[in-house]
Amino acid sequence: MSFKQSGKVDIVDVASRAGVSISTVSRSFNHPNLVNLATRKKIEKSVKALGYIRNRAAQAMHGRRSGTIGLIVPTIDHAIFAEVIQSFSDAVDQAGFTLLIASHGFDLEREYAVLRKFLEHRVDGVALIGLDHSEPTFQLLDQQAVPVISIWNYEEDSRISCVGAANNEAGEMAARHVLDLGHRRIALVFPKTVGNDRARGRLAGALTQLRRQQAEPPEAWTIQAPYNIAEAKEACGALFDLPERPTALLCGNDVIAQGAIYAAVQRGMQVPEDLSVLGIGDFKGSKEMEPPLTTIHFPAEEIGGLAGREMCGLIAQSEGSKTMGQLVRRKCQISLAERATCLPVRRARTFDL
Amino acid sequence: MSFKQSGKVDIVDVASRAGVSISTVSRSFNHPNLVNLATRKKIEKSVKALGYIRNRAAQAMHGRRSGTIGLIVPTIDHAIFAEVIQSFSDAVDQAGFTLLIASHGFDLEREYAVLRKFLEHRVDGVALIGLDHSEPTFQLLDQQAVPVISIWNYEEDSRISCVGAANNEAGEMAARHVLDLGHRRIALVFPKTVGNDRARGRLAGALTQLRRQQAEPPEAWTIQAPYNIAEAKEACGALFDLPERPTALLCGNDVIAQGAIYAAVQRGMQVPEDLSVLGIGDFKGSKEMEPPLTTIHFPAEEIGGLAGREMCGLIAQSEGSKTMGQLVRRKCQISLAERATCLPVRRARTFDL
DNA sequence: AATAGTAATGCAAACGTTTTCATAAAATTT
DNA sequence: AAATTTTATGAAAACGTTTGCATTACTATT
Repeated sequence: MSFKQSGKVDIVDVASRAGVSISTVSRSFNHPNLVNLATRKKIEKSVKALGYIRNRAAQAMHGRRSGTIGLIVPTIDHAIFAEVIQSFSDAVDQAGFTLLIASHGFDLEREYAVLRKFLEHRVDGVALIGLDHSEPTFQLLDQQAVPVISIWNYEEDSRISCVGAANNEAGEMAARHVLDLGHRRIALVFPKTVGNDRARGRLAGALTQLRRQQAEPPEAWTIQAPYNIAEAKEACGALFDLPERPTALLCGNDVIAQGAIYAAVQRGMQVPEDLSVLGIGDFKGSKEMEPPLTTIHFPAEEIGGLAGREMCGLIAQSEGSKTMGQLVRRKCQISLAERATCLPVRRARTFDL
Repeated sequence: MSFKQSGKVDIVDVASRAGVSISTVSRSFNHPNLVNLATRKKIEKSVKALGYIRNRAAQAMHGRRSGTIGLIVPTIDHAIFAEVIQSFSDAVDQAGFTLLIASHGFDLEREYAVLRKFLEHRVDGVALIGLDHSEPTFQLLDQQAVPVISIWNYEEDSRISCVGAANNEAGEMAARHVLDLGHRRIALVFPKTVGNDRARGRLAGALTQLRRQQAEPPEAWTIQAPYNIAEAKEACGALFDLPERPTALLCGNDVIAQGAIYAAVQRGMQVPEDLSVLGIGDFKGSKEMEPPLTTIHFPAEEIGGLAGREMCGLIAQSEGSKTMGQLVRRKCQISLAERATCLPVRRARTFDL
């Protein structure tokens, strides 16, 4: 019956088949109430028959929004980012936006390049992970006056809008917990902090709290481990082989904590009896570990969802006034997830010191 | 110095500032060799000063490709999809494409809706996960004649191009391995198979192999578990509490295997001494588990990367001829990752039977 | 020196929409 | 029945590009 001409159906075809002008067709999509019901039906039928699909690129040319939001992440393949991406995606999806995603592999220059590409596509807004970005990136954002939001970290004096948690508080909270349990011999295993504001904040927070209570660990007990179970296991193993063992271990994230526990088990240590281990992040699976990991819970889903909604808000707002609105900053609460890898320090050990 | 008029810089502004026509500006981007070096420099300077960014929406209107590829996944927040998405993203990125991503939460109607949305954006190609899709989805794809590829599953008679592994082979391979180790008392724990072609294929393959060797498990030993460590742990726990215990457990995926091991440990069983456990998938972290999980390795990264490259190829090919090219089908090899959760069956047990 | 190329540029049409304005027809008010 | 308002539609300009064709100014060939 219908033409089935491959793909190239446009509004003109629809109009002529329906016997109306293209204005009427366009209107029936954008302001249906302005067109007669009967006409609308005719048009609809024509659309169906022809398999017409609107061309957003053409719409976007009319100052209309492109209906897309760009999300730039360091990597997609990472439990925590995947969760945040998912909830962000759901939130903007619900508002009718389409998500453009790109990853830069922790390379700030690639981040800039991706941002440019997104801007070429005239995204209505941009979301970035974290607050560490290159100067050109900030300038480009500024110059193009595109609504932008940073996800994951909260900072009260952030240069751009942000939705996230305060990493230093996470570090403090972690330290306070083991201190409260009576531990004094506390070791720290964190990822490299250069170019990683998350790790940096957490470590700083932990250290601050530890110092405050005169429990700063000796240098040998402050070690680095990458984001990787196997390597973390190895690094922690080396720590445990030192003549003096800590009674508690503060880990920069749950992956490291997992590695630490494996290393401990390997050496016949009992967790938490011989060693308390505390993670940060509460990754998927941490709750199901054996023993379930005590950690600082980051509400990834809440952060992603909230960020998505704030992003849409920012866009709606920029709609009206051409001037950039106020920055928005939202702090999401972290919390201690007390599970099974921390125990009060044993008396004997304490007196050992 | 420069105008800094927020955002609205177009090719006309660039041209007038550089003192040339817009054609020349456009050409200097698209066919730089056709424009004089000096002119090009002038234009470049003007672009910089004005902060001009090309508008792809406008380009796309000229029959030019939009430069975007749409990827539709059930969910992003899932170890295995995240990995595949990442490598697919990297591959198409390298070819200069921008990725549109959306998830449908395993709802085939939403998948259709997302596909429509992507088509409105005039994506140059579409990638889907798996081969189970609704009829309207297939028809739309067909009618719009957009290059399409399915990721993850391989089937020799697939309706659309596909790059992936054969799930039934994975099931067969898993079954063969425990059979080779001498096990006869084998239990199966798989996810629900309705609307999940992956699980269906795996289970079918395993069952086929088991039957072939007269080792089909009794009904009580064929149980269902969702994709979730905690619930899998519970389901397997119930299995272990049965009067008769199997000597080997075939799990539909690594997450279930993980849960199974926890359930076993909880009951004082030793893995692999008392129970061999085999996963499927080789998720990130499976290698680092304690004990490291024996599983069927799916080359997620290879699949994603290959799919990305094939996608680009399909697009390039559709460029020339308006007729749909041949389907491409690529099978990626799975392999047995022998680690520490399987052991040959103990003599005593075998004679027990 | 005339001719034919070649290189560099501009003009204007085209792409597929939305929207402003104008107009015609119908419904409502006087 | 005339005047006014409302409803429904169409014509055409606009959006920001690319590109075919035309034009001009050189450069190389006879």
